[in-house]
Amino acid sequence: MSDMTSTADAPRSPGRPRSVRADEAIIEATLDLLAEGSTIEALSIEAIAARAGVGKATIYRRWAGKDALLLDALRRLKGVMAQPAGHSVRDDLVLLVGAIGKNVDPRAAKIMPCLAPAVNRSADQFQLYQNIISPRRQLMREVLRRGIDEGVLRADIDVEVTMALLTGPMLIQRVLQWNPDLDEQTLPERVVDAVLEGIQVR
Amino acid sequence: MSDMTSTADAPRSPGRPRSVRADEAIIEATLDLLAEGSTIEALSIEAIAARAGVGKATIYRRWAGKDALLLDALRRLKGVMAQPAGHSVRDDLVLLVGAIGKNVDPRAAKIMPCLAPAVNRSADQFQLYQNIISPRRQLMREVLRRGIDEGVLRADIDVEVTMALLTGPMLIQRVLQWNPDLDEQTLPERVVDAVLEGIQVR
DNA sequence: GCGTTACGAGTCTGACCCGTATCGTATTGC
DNA sequence: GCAATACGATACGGGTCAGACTCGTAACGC
Repeated sequence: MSDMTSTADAPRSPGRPRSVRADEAIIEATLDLLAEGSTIEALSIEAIAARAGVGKATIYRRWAGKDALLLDALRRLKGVMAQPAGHSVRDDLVLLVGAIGKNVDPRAAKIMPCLAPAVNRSADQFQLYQNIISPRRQLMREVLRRGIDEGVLRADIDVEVTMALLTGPMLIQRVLQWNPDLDEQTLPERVVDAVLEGIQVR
Repeated sequence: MSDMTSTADAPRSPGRPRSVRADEAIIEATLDLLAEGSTIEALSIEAIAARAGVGKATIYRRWAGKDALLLDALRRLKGVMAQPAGHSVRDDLVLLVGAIGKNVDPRAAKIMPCLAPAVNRSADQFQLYQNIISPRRQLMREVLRRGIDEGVLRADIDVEVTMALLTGPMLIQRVLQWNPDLDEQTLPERVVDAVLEGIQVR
C-alpha cells in the first residue's frame, strides 16, 4: 500500500480509525468496474465511490488521486506465480507458458489489455509492469538454464530470445485474441513442443 | 470511407462540394494527436477540429461521431504489406516477421498499443483489427505452406501455431516492450532461426 | 444573379467529472 | 464527557466535452 496511511507501525492516532471495510470496498469496486469494461481513463472517482457505497472524501483521504488508487488496486491483482515441479523441463515450460496471463483473479484477464497503452506512455506504469513480469521471466529463465545444464537443451541457444518465443504466442492470444481460431487450451503444449523440436526438416 | 458521403458515384449534387483538403486535414489531425500520446478516449472532436483548422460542424457533417471517424482514420494507417521475394523460405519469414508492427506511417507504432483495449471491448473494432491482420497472416501462411511443399519444412507442423510462434515474440516486443533488453533489430532473424532449428539437443 | 450547399468560427445547453468543503453522525482514546 | 478523527452524503466552483445551432462567407450549377 504505497500511498495509504500505514496502519501497522503507527503509534495509534487519536480519533476514529480508518474503516477496513471501506478500504476493501474501494479496491474491489475499482477492479469490478475495470473488469466490467471501463477503461482506465474512463474510470472516475465518483463512479468508484458510488459503487463502493462510500463518500468521495473517503477515497481522497486514502489516495492522492486516481493513479495512486489504480496502482494499489492493480497490485492486488497479480496473484500467485506458478511453481514448476522441476522434474521435466518440457512439463515445467508447459506449466509456465500456460500460466501466462492467467491469474487467480478472473477479473485480471479483462483488465490486462487495458494496461498495454499505459505501459508505453508512463515510465511509472512501465516500471510497475516490469516489476510484475520480471520474476516470472526469471522463473522461466531458470528452467531453461536447467535444461541446458541437464543437456536437454542446446547450449548455444539465446535464452532471452527463447523466452520471448515461448511467451509471445501465448500473450498475443490471451491479450489480443490474435487468432480466434487457435485453441487456447492446448496452445501451451503445442508452443512448447514446436519450440523444442523446431519446424525444419532434418 | 464507410461513413462519409460518397463523392464518386454521386450524380453531382448542387451547392458547394465538400472540401478534400478538410477531409485530409481531419484525418491527419486525428492520427497526429494519437501519435503524440493522446489515448483514443481522451481524443476529442474539439481538439481534432482545432488541430485540423476546421470547424466542428465540418467533422460532424462527415462522420456520425468519434468512433466512425476513428475507424476511417485507422484504415488509412495500415500501409503497405511486405512482399516476400520467394527465393528462400527463411529469408521470406525474416522479412515478414520484421514487418510486424512496422508500417509505412511512423505514427502507427505509437498508436498500435492503444488499440489493444478497444479490440477486446467492441465487436466492431475487433473485426477491424482482424481485417487488417488477416491478409498478413495469409501471406505468412503461404510462405509456410511453400516451405512444406518444397520439403524445407516438416509436413507435420501446425501452420497456425507456427505463425503464432513467429508473430508473438515480435509483437510483444514492439507493442509492449516486453523485454527492454532484447535487441529489436536482430530479433526477426533470431526468432526465425530459433523456430526453424528448435532448441532441443538432437 | 440566384438557390444551394459547404466553409471556419463561434455560441449554447446539458452532461460529466475533479478535488475541496461542509453537513450531521459514529467511533475511538483519554 | 470530550477532543479527535472517521464516516456517508451532498454541495460547490471550475473544468472539459458532445452535439446542435448560428453567423457571415465561399464555391458550385443553372
